[in-house]
This record gives sequence, structure tokens and C-alpha cells, in this order.
Amino acid sequence: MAPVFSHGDLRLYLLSLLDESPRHGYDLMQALADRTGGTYTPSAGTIYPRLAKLEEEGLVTKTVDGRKTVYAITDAGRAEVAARAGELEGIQSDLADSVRLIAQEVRGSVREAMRSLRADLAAASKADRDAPARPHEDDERSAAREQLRRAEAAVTEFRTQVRADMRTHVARGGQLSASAVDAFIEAMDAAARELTRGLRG
DNA sequence: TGCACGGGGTCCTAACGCTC
DNA sequence: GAGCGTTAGGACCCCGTGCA
Repeated sequence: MAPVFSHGDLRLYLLSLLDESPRHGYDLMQALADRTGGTYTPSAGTIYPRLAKLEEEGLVTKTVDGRKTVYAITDAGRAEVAARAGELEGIQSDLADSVRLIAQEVRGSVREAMRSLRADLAAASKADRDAPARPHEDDERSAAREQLRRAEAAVTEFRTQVRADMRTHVARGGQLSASAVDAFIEAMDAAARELTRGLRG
């Protein structure tokens, strides 16, 4: 998967997060994951060296609060965020695009999986027709119907959960654009519809 | 009730590979 | 060389559980 941030973008985005409120490193990782809908979770080895560099440049300060190291933006850092506001807007827009792209990838993967599943089901069905009648056949069909019912219920629950999660994310002030969220929901809905269709044959 | 222990969560560093 | 990213691992704290 392509890098979410291009050169220097992560640095600016971290500054913008700290501009909202002072945070500790782990909090920044979670904030980034949250704002990308969980599609991008930077590792510790990505965040801390960047924060150290920002501190070195005098754009942030750190305060050791017990076990935590809380980072806060300085006036110089705020000035940088203000000076590059346009650039920041572009980064946020790119982030939204990344989420949309990932949603498309998920949709593609589901479609691929369904193709394979249909082939498997067709093969199983043919093998079943070719095989001589066995005792307990009704039980097996009944079990298969029950399995299908459960799969459909799982799909419905998944769709509801994704929709709720994304709405909650926006309500909490997440910085994905509404259109990106809608695109993601639409992609997940389509994937779920496809899965249901596939299971029904 | 109190203690020991294990598991999970949080926070951080170090080393390294890859891309621009 | 700078910056993004992963993996590995250590230290600390909290909480649940089992046992005497």
C-alpha cells in the first residue's frame, strides 16, 4: 500500500494535532488512527523521532508528566501551522482520498473473494448432486440454511456497525470530509450487498 | 484478607529498510 | 541525507485470579 503521508506531511500534520491540544505520543498515534478511520496507524518508531525532531527545531515542547511525555506546540510551531494552512488543507484532503481508495480496495477484495466463493459453492453443489443420496441429507440442508441465515445476519450487523462507527467519527470532530465518509459507507454497503447476493447464489 | 503472579495496556527506544 | 515506516523489545502500571 502506498505511503499515506508524503515527505514532510506527517511533520505538519503532527503540528496541527498539537495545535488543537497538547498530547502524548501514544495519544497522537491513536488520533491519527482515529482520523483515518483506522486505516493508518503510525508506529511508535515513526511518531517519536518526528516529535524529537520538532522539539529540536523549537516547534514543540515536551513536559514529562509521570510516565507520560506530553508534547505541546510552541508559538513558532503555531506560526508554521498558520503559514502552511493551505498545505495542511491539501494533506487533509489527501487523507480523505486515501480512505476512499482503501474503501475501493476493500470492495475489490470482497468481489474477488465472492468470485472464489461462488466457484467453491458451484463445485460443492455439483459434487453434492453427483453423490448418491445419504442418510441425514435433510439435516445437512437444514444446517446449510441456518448457516446462510447467520451469514446474512452478520452482514447486516457489520453494515450497521460500520455506518454507526463512521457517523460517530464525524460527530466527534474527525477531519475526514463528509463526502469521504459517504464514499466509504457506500463502498462497504456495496460490499455487503454483494456478499449477501453471493451467499444467496 | 493479603500476597504472588500473569496478562494486557501504555509509553518509549533502537535498529534497520525503503523512497525521494 | 532526510523522512516515512516496520519490527523488536523493554519498562512500568493496573487489574483480575488463584491460593494460603
